[in-house]
Amino acid sequence: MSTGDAQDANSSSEEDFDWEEVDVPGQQEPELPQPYGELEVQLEAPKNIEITLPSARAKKGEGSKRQAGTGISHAERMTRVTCHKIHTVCMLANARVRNKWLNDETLQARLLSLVPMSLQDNLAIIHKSRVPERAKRGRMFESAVGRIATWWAETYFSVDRTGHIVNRTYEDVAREMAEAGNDEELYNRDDMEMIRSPKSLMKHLLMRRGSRDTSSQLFTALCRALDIPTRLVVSLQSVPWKTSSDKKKAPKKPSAKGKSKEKATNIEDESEDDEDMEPVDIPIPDIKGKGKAKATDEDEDAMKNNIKPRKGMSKPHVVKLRKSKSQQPRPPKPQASDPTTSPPVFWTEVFSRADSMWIAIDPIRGIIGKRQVFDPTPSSTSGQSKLPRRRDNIMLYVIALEEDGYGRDVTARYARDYTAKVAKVQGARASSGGRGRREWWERVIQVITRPYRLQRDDLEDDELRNHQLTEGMPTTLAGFKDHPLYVLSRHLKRDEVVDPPVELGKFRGDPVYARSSVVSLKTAENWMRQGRVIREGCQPMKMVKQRAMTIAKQREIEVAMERGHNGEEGEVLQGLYARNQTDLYKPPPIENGKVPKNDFGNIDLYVPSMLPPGGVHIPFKGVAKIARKLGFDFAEAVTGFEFRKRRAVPLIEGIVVSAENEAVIVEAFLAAEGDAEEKAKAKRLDQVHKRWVRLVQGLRIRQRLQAQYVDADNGIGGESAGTSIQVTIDQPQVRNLQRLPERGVYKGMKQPGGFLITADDVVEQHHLPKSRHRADPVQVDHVQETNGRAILMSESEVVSSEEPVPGVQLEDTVDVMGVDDLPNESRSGVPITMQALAEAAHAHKDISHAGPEELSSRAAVATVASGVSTPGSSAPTKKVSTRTARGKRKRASEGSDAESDKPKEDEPTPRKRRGEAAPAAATPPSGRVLRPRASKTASQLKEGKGIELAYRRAVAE
DNA sequence: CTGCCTGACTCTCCTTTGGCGTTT
DNA sequence: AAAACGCCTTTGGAGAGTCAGGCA
Repeated sequence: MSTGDAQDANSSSEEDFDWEEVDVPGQQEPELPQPYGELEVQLEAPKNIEITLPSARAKKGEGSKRQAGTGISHAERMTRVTCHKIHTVCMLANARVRNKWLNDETLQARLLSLVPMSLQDNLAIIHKSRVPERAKRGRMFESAVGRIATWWAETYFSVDRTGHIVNRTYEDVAREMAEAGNDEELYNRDDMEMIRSPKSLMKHLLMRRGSRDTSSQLFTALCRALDIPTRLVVSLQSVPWKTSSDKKKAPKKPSAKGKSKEKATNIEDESEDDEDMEPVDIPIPDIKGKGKAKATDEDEDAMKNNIKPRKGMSKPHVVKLRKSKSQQPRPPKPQASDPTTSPPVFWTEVFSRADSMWIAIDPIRGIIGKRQVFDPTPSSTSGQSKLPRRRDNIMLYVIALEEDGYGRDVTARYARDYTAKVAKVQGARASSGGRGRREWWERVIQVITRPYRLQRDDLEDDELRNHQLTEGMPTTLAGFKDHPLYVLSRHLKRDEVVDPPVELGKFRGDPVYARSSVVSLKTAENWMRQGRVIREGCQPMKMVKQRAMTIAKQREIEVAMERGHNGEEGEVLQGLYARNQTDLYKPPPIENGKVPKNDFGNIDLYVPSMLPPGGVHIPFKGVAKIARKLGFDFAEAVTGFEFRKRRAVPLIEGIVVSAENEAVIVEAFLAAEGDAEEKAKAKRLDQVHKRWVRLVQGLRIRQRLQAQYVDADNGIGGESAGTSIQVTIDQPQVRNLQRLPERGVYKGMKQPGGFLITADDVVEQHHLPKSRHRADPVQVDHVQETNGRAILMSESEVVSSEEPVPGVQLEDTVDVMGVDDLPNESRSGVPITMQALAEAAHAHKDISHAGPEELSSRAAVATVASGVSTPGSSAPTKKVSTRTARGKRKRASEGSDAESDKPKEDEPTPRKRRGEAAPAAATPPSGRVLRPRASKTASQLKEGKGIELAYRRAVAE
């Protein structure tokens, strides 16, 4: 069962494993990944498999890249902890399922029918009316239950030596999983007792035999049948995350190796004495496409000669699973504990109503009321067996499950040295230590905790707490570490001191103090950060070496050190003070509206109590500006620090001002904020509008270009083809656009030359020629080189820009951004200047108003233009453009003149021109600047520049 | 076997007042 | 021209925790 759970655990965290490559000499077989990094599997011959368990040392050597020194890597450790957690939860779930089965009515009825009446009568007579004394009732109850337990343990149920849950080391589980060819093999093991339902339990009940776990579970059900509040208690035997102590012994020593291999066989029973085992053939059933294994004598020789078969050593046909009996006496081998005499994993607690307490019962050994007998940790006093014992029962988590399915952690009741040891292993301190194991365990417990509390829960909590308090002083050094009650001076932290130093005892000569008298200290500066100052005349309780955390501080210390060298000492010390040596800091009051400031010109406000009397804290960003404008005295409030690059940066949160100025400042601030908001909103709208203008212009230009190229190419008028672009804007957007000029935000647009002020301009229909070419993706790359591409880019940029405009849709009939419609020239790589394109576009504009006769002549011009490759030459086209609107044309020519005056390279940077791009045709450069988007890369910027250049030229014409 | 110590690694806590280019 | 803004970027060392291995 535990194995199965472990597998779940591993498969769920498989990605954490480092997969190791495995040498497969002379084999074509696929490699078998070893998820545990523990095993090397060598396939010597198709039918044989050799398993070598690498020693810890060998592994360390080979895996130097993983980590030098430490045995396992961090990743592996995490994996192990995860496995442990998952396994623990699985074991708990298993126990809960069993607990639920114990409530089976039929099962309980059968149990009840088996209990001798005399035993039942003993219980029945305990009642207030008959036995008024509470204490006596308690004694009677205990003895009655005790008799039942004895009857159960000695007379009724006989316990098998196998089938119960045992703790396995991580390595063992890993090994078993690696060896089991499939799940079937893993789950259907002879040494595991399968309980699939309450019926299985009933079967064992009638057979009067089963594993010790079954015995305890049935006894628990029996108590419930007798109407006693009963808990099923389970000590979860989850796989430990630490490397087992076995492993230490594994390396090199033949005996240890033999032992490991024994385990590897997985054939003998856990608890069976296997002294007489002989080397065996293991027919391995096809491990994921692997061959079968057979043992031969060669390997045995290798073993005898103390040679460890290793990777690369050619030893075909070898499976040596264990060392045969050697000449030398083997060291005592860990013995599995006898399940009938050792502490169980499952047991029972019954609630004594008279005493209001839970009584522990071990139904296997027939022990009642002794909580100490369940901890399997060998105590130093008990010298039972000289033989090393296999650690097959580890007490770490003990859960008591009640009839209603809820459970409680009762580890403290049963574990010896709970506070000194177990609690630490469970998860060490909450803060650091156990890597969050404590938090994890608390979460797990939370899940099974009853959502409401009973009185007996409170009583039990008290009891458990008392157990911890009366546990006594730890007996080991480690036990004192982080102990809740005791502390040794060697474990005190840098900033801790014992005050008053009252010795509670001695531990190996060291004085032991009470944890409660440990006080933590702080430097004077740190107390200041808490809003406290050292009381006059107080001496530091401890001097420690000063630590430099910032460069400034480091310099300070260096200077002090130098001075110290000249003087006497080379170390800079600083004093630490206790809280009771400090007073609350009283800041100087505000007088005449004047706020006291520190050396940095601001005010320390780490805690609210540091606010000077007569002052208020206005914690708004930007309020300082307002206060300055209004002429009030104020100080910026430093509420903390931020650390970057070894430098402390103060966190400033608003200002502190005299209370009488608060209202004025806040009012002004809110007003200013409202203003700013308005402005920002207007700006946004402005930008949105500009983007639209840009889009539509782009589309127009594109349309013209298309018409132009189609004309040039085929001599067919663009109008004749039927596709069109239609941009529709729904009402709110139209309203916005219409409102803009009224607000005065868009005044410039009203001037001559500006166009597209209203929605009507935007929704104008454009008819584009139907495309006749299908661009293939490779050809598109050519386009990149041309300015035509640049235009497309600018369009797409407009469309995909960050402000989605609600209600706007491109109703499409053509692929607006597609390259399909690109004319042939651009695709065939003939350089076409933007100027030429623009001219063509203008020509087309006219065409749209002109008759069809004109088309061919325009097309001819365009053809000429398309041959012009230098950016500057625009002369021939001017003649062609015959615009109806005089103003527009005038503006346009002005713009182009202005531009032709100076070389293009000297133009302002694109982003500076971007803002005026839309009305560029109409207005002179305004000097307004928009910043580039932060995320743009250099190449993007360059591209953008090109686009802008092209765009400007196009529009200027 | 247990516990202590050591070494190697990892993790957490503590620290506590700029500089510079751009924009307004 | 000066003031204000905003971006830059996430330190590093001490101490404690964890673990394996060696030793008594």
